[in-house]
Amino acid sequence: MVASDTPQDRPAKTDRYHHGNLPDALRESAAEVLAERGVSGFSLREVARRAEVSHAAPAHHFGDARGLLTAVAVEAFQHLVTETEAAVASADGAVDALAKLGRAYVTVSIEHPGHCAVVFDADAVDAEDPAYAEWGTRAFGVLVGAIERLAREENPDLDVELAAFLCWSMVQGLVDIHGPVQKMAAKRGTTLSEIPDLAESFTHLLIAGLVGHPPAGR
Amino acid sequence: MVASDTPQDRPAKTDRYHHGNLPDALRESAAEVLAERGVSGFSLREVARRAEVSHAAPAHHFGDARGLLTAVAVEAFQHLVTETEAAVASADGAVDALAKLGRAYVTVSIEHPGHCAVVFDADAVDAEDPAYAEWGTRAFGVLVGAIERLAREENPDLDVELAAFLCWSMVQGLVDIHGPVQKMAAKRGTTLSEIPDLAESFTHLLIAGLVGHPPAGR
DNA sequence: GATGAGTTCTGACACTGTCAAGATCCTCGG
DNA sequence: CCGAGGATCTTGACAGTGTCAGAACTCATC
Repeated sequence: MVASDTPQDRPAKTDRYHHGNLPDALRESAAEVLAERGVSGFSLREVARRAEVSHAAPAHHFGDARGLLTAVAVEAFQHLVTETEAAVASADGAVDALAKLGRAYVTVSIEHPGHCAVVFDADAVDAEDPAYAEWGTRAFGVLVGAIERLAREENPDLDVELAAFLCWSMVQGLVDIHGPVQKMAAKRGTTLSEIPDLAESFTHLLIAGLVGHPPAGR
Repeated sequence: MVASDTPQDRPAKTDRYHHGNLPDALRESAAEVLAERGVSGFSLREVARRAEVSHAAPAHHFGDARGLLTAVAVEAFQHLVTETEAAVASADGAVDALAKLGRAYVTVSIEHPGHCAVVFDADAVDAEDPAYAEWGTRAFGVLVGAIERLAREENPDLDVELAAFLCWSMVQGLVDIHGPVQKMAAKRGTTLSEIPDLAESFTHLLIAGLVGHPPAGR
């Protein structure tokens, strides 16, 4: 309603037949709806309403609901790439880079809940979409790069792909389950830290294992 | 269609007004639908259809769709508790217990895709539901027990709750993202192992970090 | 200025979740 | 035996949804 762009910006957006930039507006509204109502409360028509456009308009740009959600997921990957690259670049050494990367990942997830609610939702998103695959691989690449650096600096025997997958699982799992688990921990009488701090703790704990020592016990 | 219970079992289930055990039948059908169509393709009416019952029947037992999905999630936790407890009991030492636990967790997730698709889906399930909290905490408890054992045997300084949370994040993240990540790895020219094997590899890598050594390099 | 491609709208359809009201069945006290 | 009451299930209705076909509008280009 009191939408993102002020009516003055573009001359009377509402009485122009052409929207100007519908795809972007739809992606934005979609992320908004997802953040407020979750994927199960998502509605194409609600998105169209917020973009002040008819209910069938989105179809022309995104095909169907799946298409729009996939576009949102792609945007999420893009944010992820931007932020994690910046985190890695600002880091001091491989270990610090991974810690900062983990923190950046969960921070993006928290700050863009609408986008990230949908990234790995297999049945809401079309994983075959080229842009999805492209940007997903790119995001994965940033992580792989950071792990390669760790391997170079600390442990050349490290299985890089495996370690990268492990890291990603860890942080994604963290943002997925932290809500319920916080409650379970509370029920058991303990409280846990903030998510970004947890991500960093997790990373450091994990790195000790990744860096390894003479393939010790077992 | 060729449903679970043969028509002979109970005398002509279909022409009896009372179903006999509708709640169970609904939970079962719901898990079926979830496994086939995912949470976004889930439909209360489809569930009712498979249980050969009118579209409003589920409401009487579960309130609304959220209620039924929550019941399915509770069942998932129950499976999880059963299987992980068995895994831990059959293990030889704390390290082996954790490895088996991780493997059991992902195995349950794979073998009950309908149930587990919904366990941590915050906006499809009512996390305040007492049974959900109860059984979730119980499942968490099994994991905490295994970590406590590790702490006792290997590293008394371990932060147990934190480590348990980390483990759970890791395996849950693994089952969540393995589909897309497999594709990304393939796009990069590598292939990854089967999920249960991955879970065990992950666990062993992690344990090295948990067990720790003099907080080594940096 | 007409043509045609690119956008957006209107209207319709089948499907969904939820609610209210009614029908059916079982139990249990008389 | 039976009939009242509660549990269970059905029917019917409502607003909301995604998708599709076809029409309406806009704009650039010839």
